[in-house]
Amino acid sequence: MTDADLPAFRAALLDWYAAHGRDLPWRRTRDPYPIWVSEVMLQQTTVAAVVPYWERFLEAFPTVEALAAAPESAVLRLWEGLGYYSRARNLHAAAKAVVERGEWPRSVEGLRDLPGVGRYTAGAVASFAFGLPAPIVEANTLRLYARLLAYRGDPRSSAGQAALWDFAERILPPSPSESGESGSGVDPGLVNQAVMELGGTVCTVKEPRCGECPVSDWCGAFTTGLQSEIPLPKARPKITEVTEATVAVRRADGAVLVRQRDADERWAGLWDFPRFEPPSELTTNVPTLDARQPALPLGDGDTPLLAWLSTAVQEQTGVRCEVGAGLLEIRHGVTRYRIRLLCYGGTRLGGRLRSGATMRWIQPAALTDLPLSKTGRQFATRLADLSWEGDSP
DNA sequence: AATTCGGGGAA
DNA sequence: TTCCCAGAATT
Repeated sequence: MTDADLPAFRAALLDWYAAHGRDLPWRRTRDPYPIWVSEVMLQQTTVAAVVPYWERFLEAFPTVEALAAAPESAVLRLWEGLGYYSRARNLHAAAKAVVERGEWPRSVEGLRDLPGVGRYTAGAVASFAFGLPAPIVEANTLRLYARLLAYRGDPRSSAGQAALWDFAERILPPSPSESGESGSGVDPGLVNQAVMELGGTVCTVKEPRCGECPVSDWCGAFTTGLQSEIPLPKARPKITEVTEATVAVRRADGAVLVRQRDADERWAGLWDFPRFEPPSELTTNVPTLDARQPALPLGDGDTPLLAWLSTAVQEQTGVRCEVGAGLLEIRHGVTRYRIRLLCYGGTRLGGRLRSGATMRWIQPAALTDLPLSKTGRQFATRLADLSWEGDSP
């Protein structure tokens, strides 16, 4: 596509977007705060997954000041289930920075200084909220631009990224200052929304609907029949299988022991039951859930693991306990992991909580207020349902 | 340049 | 199941 084609390209794109663009809630505002929240939530996350989170989040924290003033655990609780929790921690830190600063950075460079804001997110907020001519490249536009350019190399390589970002900048409407005239009158943010929408709904990964594409005349892949060859697919990560074990230690009053995960751990800031990755020889003989339905009776296969867990709990928390109830087995696939999580109940025998770590005895019903991981929430829900009354579990 | 991040949805 | 997702930060 030559520069001479760009006005017609933009016109066809924007006409199509006006007719077919989705009415997404964050497209109804130019306030940088809700736009920024949406962009961070949408990092590596589908629109369908984000919408309900975005609505709840904005209801809880309507302004950047409200977010900055909130406890981090409240932010993480609202993020629970979205994954990639460093996004929530960075969002919170960035809100504090904006409030401290007194105003939003109004440039790509300024926005990029905020934690959790990279090249894409900075360009998105700059163009959507402030109408700046800032380019964007993300999953949808990577695919669209690679096809428009008929880019045969790896679009994720540095050479590929350079080509795509260059194209992303080239298609933006000239600003008044650049053209030295009155400008095109076209909003760069609208062009960016339109290319993402086109990439997301027409220029799809599989079976792109080129017949419905408003810019197929300018598409190098379409005109050469290479739609299904471009872009090169992302390399698939190898799957790692892990077996973990976790213990809900119960005190006499029914409270269970939880700890807040440290800043240098995965799930930093979230709460969790004492959780371990035991030596594999202790878990390989533990019967599977299917092998001992309907209940989870303990057998000889569990015994060495239970003893190991008892020691591990004491080392981690200071609490002495007897581990003695099979409560739940969770199979959880996430990112590149396939996890088998063995969940046991234990009874406190004595000992004091180790100082230095953040730990708490809490009634199972009250766990609803703490941010937990996906599997932690499943276990917590089971504990609350069990009522788990009576003597030693 | 490669890896981590430990979630969900659609097909 | 598999593949992908409005990426960023770290190593």
